[in-house]
Amino acid sequence: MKKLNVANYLLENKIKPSYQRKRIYEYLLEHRNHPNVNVIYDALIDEIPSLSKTTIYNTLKLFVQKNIVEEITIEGNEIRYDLYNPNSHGHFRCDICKNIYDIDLDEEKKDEIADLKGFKVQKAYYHFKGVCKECLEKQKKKT
Amino acid sequence: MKKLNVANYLLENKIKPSYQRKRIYEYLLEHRNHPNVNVIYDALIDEIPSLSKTTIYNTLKLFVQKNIVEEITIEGNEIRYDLYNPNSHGHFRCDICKNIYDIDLDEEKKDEIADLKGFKVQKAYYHFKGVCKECLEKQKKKT
DNA sequence: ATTCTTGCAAATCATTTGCACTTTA
DNA sequence: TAAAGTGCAAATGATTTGCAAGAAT
Repeated sequence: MKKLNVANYLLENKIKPSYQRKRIYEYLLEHRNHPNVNVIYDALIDEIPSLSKTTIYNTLKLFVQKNIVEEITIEGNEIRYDLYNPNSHGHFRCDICKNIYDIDLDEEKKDEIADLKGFKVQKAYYHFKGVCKECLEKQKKKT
Repeated sequence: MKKLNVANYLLENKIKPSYQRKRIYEYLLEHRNHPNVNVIYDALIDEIPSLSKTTIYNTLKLFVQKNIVEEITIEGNEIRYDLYNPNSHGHFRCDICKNIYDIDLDEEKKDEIADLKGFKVQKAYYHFKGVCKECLEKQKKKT
């Protein structure tokens, strides 16, 4: 049932649903943890031993072009990925555990926050860094 | 006069003002264009032929540690730098000319935009991408 | 003389590219 | 069987690391 849905969804977006593409999309669907290419690779390599990182790069680039996935560049050295999410939201990166969390944004304030006179804005990103709840609690316990 | 100021400023921040460090800091002071390491290297290599990129990396890392410079990770593949600026502001990256512009933010809305319950936020970044005024006008002319 | 700074060369890491093999319609 | 998809191996580009030579106190 689920596999059928993903295949259809890809087809609707003019993407041929190869096995690799389906599994990569399903990974993103089931793990909303903003993975990078290595995380996806490690997760799928046992199941698809022939899988190469090139294919993951190719696939994600295709997904981004077709607007069903978006890139998150919250860290300087790597690109992370998530399903395309039309609801505006921000990202919080924990300095300790490196996890990235989705953050709800106030729709109105978001649009009024910046004075972008003359510039044509296509995308807006709201990134926060600090320490997440879990890591804060772990720190407390140590003391 | 200016050189003396920079040297003193570095000393105040517990940084020994070597020639390279002074010139790199002065570059950032005089060019508020959010350069990456290569841009700084190209700008200084004629004047300091022995300069290496390693030194620029070392120096910028030191400046960031000492909180007089900040990193801007608006693009996935490179780190750009700017003087540390305590006034909250955002960045706009033009997809055409790749320039990065500072953007004024509404102080109040900025703080109320996100519901970060339980998370300890240390830094917030507001990034916008699109087409800048100049490039928009160039596009119009072509038509 | 000891410590700090510089910078070369090599290593690393994420990503891209060229190309040949395989799969699929 | 032509077109599309995959994946190996090499290339690229940004950044880091190890280390030796040079400068400063």
